[in-house]
Amino acid sequence: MSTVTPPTRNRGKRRAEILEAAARLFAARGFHGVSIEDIGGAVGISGPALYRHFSGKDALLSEMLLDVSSRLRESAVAVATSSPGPAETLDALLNVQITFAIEQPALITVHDRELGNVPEPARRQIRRLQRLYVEEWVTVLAELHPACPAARLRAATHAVFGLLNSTPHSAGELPARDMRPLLHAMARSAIEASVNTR
Amino acid sequence: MSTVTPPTRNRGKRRAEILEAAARLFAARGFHGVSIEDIGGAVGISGPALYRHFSGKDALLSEMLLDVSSRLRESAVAVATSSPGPAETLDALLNVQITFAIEQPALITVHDRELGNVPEPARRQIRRLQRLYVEEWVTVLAELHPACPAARLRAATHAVFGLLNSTPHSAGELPARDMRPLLHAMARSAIEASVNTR
DNA sequence: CTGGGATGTTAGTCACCATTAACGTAATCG
DNA sequence: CGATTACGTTAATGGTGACTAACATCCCAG
Repeated sequence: MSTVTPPTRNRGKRRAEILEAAARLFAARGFHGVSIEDIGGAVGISGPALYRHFSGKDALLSEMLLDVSSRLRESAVAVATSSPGPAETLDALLNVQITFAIEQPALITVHDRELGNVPEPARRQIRRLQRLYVEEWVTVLAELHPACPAARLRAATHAVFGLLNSTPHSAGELPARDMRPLLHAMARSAIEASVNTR
Repeated sequence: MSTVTPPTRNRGKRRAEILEAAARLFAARGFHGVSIEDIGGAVGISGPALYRHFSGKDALLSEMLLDVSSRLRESAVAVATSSPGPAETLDALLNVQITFAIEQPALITVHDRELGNVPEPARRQIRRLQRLYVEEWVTVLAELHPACPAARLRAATHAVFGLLNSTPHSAGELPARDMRPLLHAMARSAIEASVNTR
């Protein structure tokens, strides 16, 4: 009818491939430390061919971060609305973040390092999504611990993100099979402590 | 006799001033996102004047990271040799890292992001110091929990660093007076969980 | 067929940037 | 007093890198 099969599917494939390679490179050397040539080379095309898929280097980064933020936020909302209670929601949120951190270390790394290099139209939107994601956590924590001030819960949430996102640093120390429960236990315990200490 | 007052003191002052400004800029925009002009401008001199104090941009970064790694490592050693027992050592190590994270967020940020941009002579040395610092933690944890495999302790240590170094992200959420005990409690609890979970 | 869109390629172009050169100015020291 | 030293300044210079132009292919639709 309207959209034919090969154009639609191929376009998407290539774009995804580029985004993935770029994420790996950005995580390793930083946005400005990677050239268009580098990214093209990583997917077997060379240099300016990227402009057939993205309007520029900035747009590539914007789309990357926008995509990550949306996916995290959507997962959080899905989990929050489908869980029977706050305790289960927190558990599910932990699993979402842990899965993401273990399976997409490069994206997680870029996500919390490179916001400063995103140009202004997109930056605001990414910030908004990140804020909504944090608030999803804070809301659940507030349900579980109504006496704890929100600012404290927010700080604790950021600390837990730092803990979970440490995976890229300890890559190779432990297999994912062991890393996953370890992170879960540490994060859960850290959260408990954050609301219990007077 | 040998070193005169103004030269020694002034040289040091300017260098320190430059290092601090550069750390702030590197943390915000990444090593390659900051120009020599930017750094000079931030301390009131302009551009190539930097070469009176550092042999180049790379050397500036090298010195910055070398300095941070040494200071952390030295503090850890000092604390480990002067504490009565492993429990007190762990406590003191936590305080060292928390103080650093709260008082020097830019340095901490650069320290764990920009190692990849340090040229080879210095890189090895920085890595060495970082490794020694981690081992200081692992040694203490191993004394407290001899049954726990070292790989697990290492992974837990990295996770705790991630937790403590989250300060730059939650800047402003909470005053340092509250942040400090919060981080301490969360980290301590996370460590407990890391060795208790089977 | 055939014309056009999707996708690449290779040669500019233009800006930016690290680094060096050439050149002042104060203050210190002998 | 000189003269060296510490510190800056403003012009090159040379390289790199993002982006554009001009020019193929391939493949499908009409």
